[in-house]
Amino acid sequence: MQSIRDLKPNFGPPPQSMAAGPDTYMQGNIRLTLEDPDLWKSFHDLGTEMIITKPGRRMFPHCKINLAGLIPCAKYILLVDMVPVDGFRYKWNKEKWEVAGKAEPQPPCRTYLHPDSPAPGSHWMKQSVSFLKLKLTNNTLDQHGHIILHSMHRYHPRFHIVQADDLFSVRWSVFQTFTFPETSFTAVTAYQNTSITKLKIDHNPFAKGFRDESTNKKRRSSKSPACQEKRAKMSDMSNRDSKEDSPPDFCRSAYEAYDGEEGDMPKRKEVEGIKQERYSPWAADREHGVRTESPPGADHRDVYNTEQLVPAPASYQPQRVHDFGKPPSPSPSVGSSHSGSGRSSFESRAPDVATVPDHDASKLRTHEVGPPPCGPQPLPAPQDYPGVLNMSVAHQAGKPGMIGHHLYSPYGPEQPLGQWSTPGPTQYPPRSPPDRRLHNAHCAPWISPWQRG
DNA sequence: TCTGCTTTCACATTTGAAATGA
DNA sequence: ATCATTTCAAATGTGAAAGCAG
Repeated sequence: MQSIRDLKPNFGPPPQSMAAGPDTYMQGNIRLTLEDPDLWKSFHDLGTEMIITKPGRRMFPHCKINLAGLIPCAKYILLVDMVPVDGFRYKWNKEKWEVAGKAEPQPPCRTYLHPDSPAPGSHWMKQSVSFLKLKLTNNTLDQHGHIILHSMHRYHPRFHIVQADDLFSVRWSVFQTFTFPETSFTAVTAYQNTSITKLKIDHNPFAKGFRDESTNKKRRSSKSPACQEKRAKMSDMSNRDSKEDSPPDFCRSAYEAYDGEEGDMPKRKEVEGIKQERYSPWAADREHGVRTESPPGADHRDVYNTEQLVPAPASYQPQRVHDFGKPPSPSPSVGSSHSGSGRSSFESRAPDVATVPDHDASKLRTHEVGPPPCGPQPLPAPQDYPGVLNMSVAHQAGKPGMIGHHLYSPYGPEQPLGQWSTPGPTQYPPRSPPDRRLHNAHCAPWISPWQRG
């Protein structure tokens, strides 16, 4: 956390609208914990898969975090984006993931803006913050502001916290970025690992209809013999899964590595080492000759050097929590938080966190963030969706002393972070007429730092 | 053309919010 | 104004079929 003291706003003095305060000191005290860590771990152990569809699909488990250490009266913006774990495309082969080649070109990267943003620190800290409405899509022409991913590629969410009165101020602000290793996942259009399917059905209330054995039998009996055969095969597979408890190698090794360092809070370097291992679950495959031009992992960590590996839950990583200067967060037990005990267990703690914000005058200023420079990638269709914004982040590579994700003028030369998106019109009523500048929002698909030649 | 992998679509079921009525 | 009930859109995994590449 020491490095965080180096945080400083960039690009000259912040606007007066920005809350004054000991930014650098307080930002260093920000703590972020993942809710339902046990549930996430359950998925991660098997190799989390997230369905992506053209209309957009919610994540399950969805991202839900607790924040602490914010200045109660200062305003913050919360963002989530998805970054590739590596430069590979994968395939599911005989119950495990294998590298299937080089990753496809990065789709236009979008950043999901929490609908409550900006809100005071007290607001973010009073209850858990849910990103329930975040949707993933494989439609590169998506105009709803969903996060665009490639199927059969691996990603992990990043949480960004920016102290800023409004999105206009963000360009002078400093990002703090948090990642949770256990939230990494493979984007798929159909589930590959039947164990993951079972886990989703067991814990997602919307899939309750698939839990009841009798109902399932009824459904199955109506299918063709070939279908039944397939079902039997799948059942067999899932039995084997549960029997052998043999998740793909990457998961097991990942968590072995994670568990294996009990006792010491790892220093920064060690953390990065762990990350690398966790994000290189198929190291064996790579060693066997799979190579790509895109340097995976390490590079983007160099670039986003404020990215913090958030400690694992106390249940299996107590020493890290300790390092954050507070007792283990009272993370709900798996049973109480996701055991399917009803609706309350899902959203009761933050039922309204992800609801539509009041798009008052100040929030409409978000559009003033303006378009960043155009990137070299093929352009998606025009992003007329008013909730999608482009923003940019200074490229920190080669500036070892610089800590933080500094936003820069949208017309500057650096790389954009991505497009901001808030829940789209399918979820919420349309906003008031969008700022004209937004029509340029399609202009700058985000280029991964490790993608640039 | 064949095969296998991936994606898309319609479907049944459940959830949850809005609308309606007492 | 409050509460209970109804209605309906959204969310979910399933399985068949289509699309696509080798």
